[in-house]
Amino acid sequence: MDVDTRELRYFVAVAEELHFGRAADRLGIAQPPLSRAISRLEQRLGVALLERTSRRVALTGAGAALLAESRPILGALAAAERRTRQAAAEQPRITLSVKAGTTGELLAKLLDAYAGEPGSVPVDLLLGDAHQQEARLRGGEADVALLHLPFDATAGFEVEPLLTEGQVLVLPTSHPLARRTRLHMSEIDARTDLPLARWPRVDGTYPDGPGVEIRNLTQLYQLIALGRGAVVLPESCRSDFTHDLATVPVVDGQPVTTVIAWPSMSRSRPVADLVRLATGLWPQSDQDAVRSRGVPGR
Amino acid sequence: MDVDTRELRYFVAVAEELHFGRAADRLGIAQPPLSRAISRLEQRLGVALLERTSRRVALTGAGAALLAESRPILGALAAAERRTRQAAAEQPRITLSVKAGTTGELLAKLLDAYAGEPGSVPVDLLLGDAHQQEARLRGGEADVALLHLPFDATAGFEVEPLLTEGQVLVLPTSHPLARRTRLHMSEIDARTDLPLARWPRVDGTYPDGPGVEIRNLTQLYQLIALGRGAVVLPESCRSDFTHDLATVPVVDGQPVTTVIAWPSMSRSRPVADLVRLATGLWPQSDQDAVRSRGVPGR
DNA sequence: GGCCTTCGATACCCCAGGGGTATCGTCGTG
DNA sequence: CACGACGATACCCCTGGGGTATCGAAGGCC
Repeated sequence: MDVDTRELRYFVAVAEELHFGRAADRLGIAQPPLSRAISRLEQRLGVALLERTSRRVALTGAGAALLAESRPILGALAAAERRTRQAAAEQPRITLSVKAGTTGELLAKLLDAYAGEPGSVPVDLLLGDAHQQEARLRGGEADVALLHLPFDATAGFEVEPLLTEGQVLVLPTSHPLARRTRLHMSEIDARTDLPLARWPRVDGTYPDGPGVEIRNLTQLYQLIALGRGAVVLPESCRSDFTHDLATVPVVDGQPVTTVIAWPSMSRSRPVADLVRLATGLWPQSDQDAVRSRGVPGR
Repeated sequence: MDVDTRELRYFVAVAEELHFGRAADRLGIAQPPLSRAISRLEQRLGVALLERTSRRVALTGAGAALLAESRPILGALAAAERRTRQAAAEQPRITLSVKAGTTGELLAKLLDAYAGEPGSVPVDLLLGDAHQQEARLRGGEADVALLHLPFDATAGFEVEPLLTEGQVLVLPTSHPLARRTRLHMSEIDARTDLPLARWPRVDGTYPDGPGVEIRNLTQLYQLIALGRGAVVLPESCRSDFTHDLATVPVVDGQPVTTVIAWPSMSRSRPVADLVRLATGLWPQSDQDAVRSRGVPGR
């Protein structure tokens, strides 16, 4: 009657690989037990999850639904383990996940202020690319994260806005547009000599387009300095580089809101303290782009 | 290395009962296997979850953390099963959970409008008391729910506001205050002959106070008609009764927002349609009390 | 203080079921 | 048509989850 986690993990492996052999390999078991486990899961649910021929494995509608449900559950399980161990630790700590591009200014202000608070605990920083953030928060590797709306997914998290800012175009100082005081997106799109850099999607692939494929910011800045492209970033990135690169505000760029996010069911005192502090650090007027409800630890 | 669901269920049972015998009983197994299972879970996590003597069982900090994490996980698992089965059903349906007190007017408007939509599916209604709502949405018994902010917990759900309204005092027509056109909370509190009815808390117990303990609205209305107390409710409740009871707006009553809520990771088309429709049914001006991000199915 | 009751832990047994190897059946493919 | 790739089946082994009987410690009671 009840599905156990092993079965879920097995199913996810097969659903992702769409190949029993590779999935079994990834799971470190042989193929036959995996086939059996999936069959039993299907039988228990009374539902076909996969359509298999000897040449092709495909998800059914129900399989797709279960896959979507399973991933957050497995993440939550891993998170539960981590948080339980953490709760038993003599010295509590919290882990803050930030994207490599997050401005050091905001971060430094936050961490300094928090360190000065009574009852504050050590904060571990976890740097990573944009798409790791969500998984880390869900998987309990991080207790809090700084995310950027509207780009990062926040479904299932509580969110409190910190700072809303416009975007700027980053380009070589030598480029003609570098002398402008403001720009429209249409002007950027019109310049074929300024292909906008392409960020990786969740699955690691890149959208089509003329721009450079990038993964980290220093590499990106180098490429821009070489005149190979440009990028549109939140204006606070200006403090991150000093030479070679110019920034021009994009007047119709979508505003970017930096938010602090944490798992909905977090009951950690330190996290609640950090969130409360963070929301007080920036003027309220910046915070009307998004509204959220509740603070953890109540 | 990995915790399985059986162990979690066992742990939750013991943590809730704080008694191995009763927990084993509830789980339908004998006590020794349960003791062993918990020991092994503790050993696997490397953490003490329970402090036991032969007279007393108590949660450790880590145990409390795991309990808090476990319940939503088990709920999510049950939900995953239900939704997977549902996804395989030939005829999709959705289940809308509403509190017994939710005004029929709003509900009727929503259901009628949705039924008229192209691509709409049958909607099952699930009525229940206030505290069942959250559990049902989490446990997959319901796909969508109508909740009232700020009273209902929405952590972990996506939420879209529908309607914000003031509150009114409901009292017998014969009462002196019934002739007033508006009231302040302080005036109500000052009247010792109008004890406000007490609602049950999540655990089923009642807060202390002079008012009647209530569980359902018809019972409440009867008691008010008998002059045994009063209650403050959203103004839309006025349409629910026609005689014997008077309503007076409470000018400083906290505004109540009816929201439509759904699980964050819902990818169901019908749910997305219903939400989209619902948010369009009431004027936008009513919706600035809360803001939310995203609609399912994107 | 000694006895009894209560309740979690231990000891020991059984077998369901999870995992492994060998092999089959089926479907593309050259 | 023969071969290769791949999921399903058959069969075996043994881990580990569940049961019964019993122990040991902690209060309560006379």
